[in-house]
Amino acid sequence: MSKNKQKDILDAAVTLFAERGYDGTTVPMIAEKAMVGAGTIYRYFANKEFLVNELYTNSVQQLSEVIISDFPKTATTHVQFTHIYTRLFDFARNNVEVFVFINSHEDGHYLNEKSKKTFSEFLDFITGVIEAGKEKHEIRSLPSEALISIVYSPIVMLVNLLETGQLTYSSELVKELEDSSWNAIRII
Amino acid sequence: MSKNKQKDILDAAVTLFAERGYDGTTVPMIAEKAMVGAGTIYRYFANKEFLVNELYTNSVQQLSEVIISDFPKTATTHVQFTHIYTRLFDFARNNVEVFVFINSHEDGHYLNEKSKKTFSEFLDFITGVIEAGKEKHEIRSLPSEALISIVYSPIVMLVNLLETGQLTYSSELVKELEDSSWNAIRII
Amino acid sequence: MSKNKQKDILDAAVTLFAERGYDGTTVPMIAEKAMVGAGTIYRYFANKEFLVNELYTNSVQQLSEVIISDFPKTATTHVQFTHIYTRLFDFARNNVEVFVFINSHEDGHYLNEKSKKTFSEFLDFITGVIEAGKEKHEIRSLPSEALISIVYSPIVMLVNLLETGQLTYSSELVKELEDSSWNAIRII
Amino acid sequence: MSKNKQKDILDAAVTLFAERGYDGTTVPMIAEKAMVGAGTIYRYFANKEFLVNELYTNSVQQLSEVIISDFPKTATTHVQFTHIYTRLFDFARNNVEVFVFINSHEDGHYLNEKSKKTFSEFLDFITGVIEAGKEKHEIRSLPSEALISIVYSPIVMLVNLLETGQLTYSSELVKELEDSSWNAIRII
DNA sequence: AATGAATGAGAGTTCATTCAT
DNA sequence: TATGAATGAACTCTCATTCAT
Repeated sequence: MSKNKQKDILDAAVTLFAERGYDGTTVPMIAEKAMVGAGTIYRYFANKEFLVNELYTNSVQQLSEVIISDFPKTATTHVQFTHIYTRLFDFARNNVEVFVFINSHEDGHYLNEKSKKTFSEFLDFITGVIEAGKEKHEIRSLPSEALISIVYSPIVMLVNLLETGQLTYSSELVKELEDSSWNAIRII
Repeated sequence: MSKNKQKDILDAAVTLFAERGYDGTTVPMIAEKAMVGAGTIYRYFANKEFLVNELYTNSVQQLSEVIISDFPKTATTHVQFTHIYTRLFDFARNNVEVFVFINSHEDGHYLNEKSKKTFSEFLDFITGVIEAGKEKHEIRSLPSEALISIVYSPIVMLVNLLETGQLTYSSELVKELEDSSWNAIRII
Repeated sequence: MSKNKQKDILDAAVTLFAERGYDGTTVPMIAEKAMVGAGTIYRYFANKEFLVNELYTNSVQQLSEVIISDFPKTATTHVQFTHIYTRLFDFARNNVEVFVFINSHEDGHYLNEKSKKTFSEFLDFITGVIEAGKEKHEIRSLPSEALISIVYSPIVMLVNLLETGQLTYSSELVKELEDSSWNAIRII
Repeated sequence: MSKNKQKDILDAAVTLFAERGYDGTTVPMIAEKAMVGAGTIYRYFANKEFLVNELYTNSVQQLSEVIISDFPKTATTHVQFTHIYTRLFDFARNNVEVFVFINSHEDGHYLNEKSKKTFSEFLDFITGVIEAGKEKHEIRSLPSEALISIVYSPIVMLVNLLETGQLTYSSELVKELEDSSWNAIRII
């Protein structure tokens, strides 16, 4: 029996939301997986929507911290890129459910303003790095949103492939992938 | 009053499924958007699950045909890549909902074998092109699944950005994006 | 293609009502069995309830006529009993569906006053015969309703057994059964 | 507010099924009569079909026990007949709804194998008694199914008459009816 | 006159949420 | 604090009935 039921609930919820989506997950399912009574969930979260938003905000913040901590502000864009790509990939691999959850719920009809804002703040940070790189002519002059798409969205799909065994992890693979993505956005 | 209710229903359904997902879309929602009675849906589709599978198979086949028709079998991989990228992007832009629907429902718990098979056949075609390219040393020797992820998934996100106005379409933009994606997978 | 659709509908309806009951039978089922469009049924009957009542009244009247025609008014009660028993049994055997329908729908929540009255008029005739028999001391002095139950209800069950093959018809069997029923109500 | 909702539901259901049949009874009707929410029914029974089968098996078992307990195995057939007739009649009078329910749902399309088996096991017991009586030449040599029909089915109808007040109960009446039924099957 | 596509009220059932314990 | 039985609104789906053809 866990000491921290709130955490048990959140853990159960990410897993289920990642697997079946918000609307495909029922509160009793979460309760069962978390090994708590269904009513207990309502001691910690006002309702299912608050739960998903809490989870979303938490998850994005976790990811955000991982990327932003120790960020090499003064390094070259390529070094910065390596930092972001590596940490993103590591985070995704070590927190598959959280990462899948974030990306599959990005524009759910149930997300509130705070959730959306948390995510866009994270994006703003990345955008900042990219804009700087473009100014220094180290990155192609495509719109930042496009550059983010080019680098970020493959990771979501790649982690899924690793998770389902369609792809096998190795640090060489990640190096190759990073290089591939860097080629996509750098000026050749 | 439309003549073809089946089409009205399918059209309403893709839109809603693309926006809110299968589980987040109710049959009455579809009925309302299609401007038919809820019961009418069941004259055309045995149930909600048959509807989503019919829609999925149709959608993937549409996409598949666009890509496969006039495919330059004997050309260089780069020419083939341009063919696929351009058609994919055009299809996605002109059928945003269909494209988003396909990509957001890829591994739904409600998809039947036929649906999954239709999609994997489409993937097999793409994989074939890539394998050939790798053999000819025109493409990096990353696993095909990885290469597909690198090219395909940004398109999903980019089309979303175009749709929401966060990005503005121009043929130059697409040319740039194509070039960027080609750089990601070609041997440099 | 039959000339008399009304009859086709009624015939299809008795069969289905006898098999599955009024509430277990849908209007489209009747239409299909009668080989008419569902809408056609509403040209002949205002609605499902009118249909069942029409059918019920008809059926009881058919049965009634068979029993009452050539009734030996002046004969002994035993002769009268034989008349009724034989005709009842023959009718039931030759019109299993009609007979089963009558007996399984006797107190349906959908029957109207006319239907109930038609049936009770038929019962009144039988009751008259019995009362006369009791006055002549040829029949036990049990309440008429009880005497009717004793003779009538086994026939319903017996015809079912014949129909499902759990019992095999022979004229000797019916003679035996008649004798058995007569023993039940006569004074011994 | 009752303590045993499962019982409330079963009680409400027998009454309604006896009155209106399975197909004519809706789940909301049962819920209202049982004074529970409609959803509550599904905490106790997987669905309407499980409910009717549970009820049917229970009901037949109740009846079965009443007949079989203290059965005079070694007595004459007449004594055995009296045992069965009296207990059957008492059970039917004291559990009119249960008895009517059993007899009106005997061959419903919704009954499962277990339900059918429970009923046929009960019938087997009765058949055994009758066969023994025939061998001892205390009962007419009609098929057992026919003999059961002759005795059993009038009871169903008679209890209905008592219930609707068309017949008034007295122990003398039951004695007379028993005698009448015995005359129907004994050798005269 | 005959049809069957279309409808929506209402059926069976699920599930987010409440509340007595 | 924690529970899960209980609820009813809302879901999926059926079917009596209508109506354009």
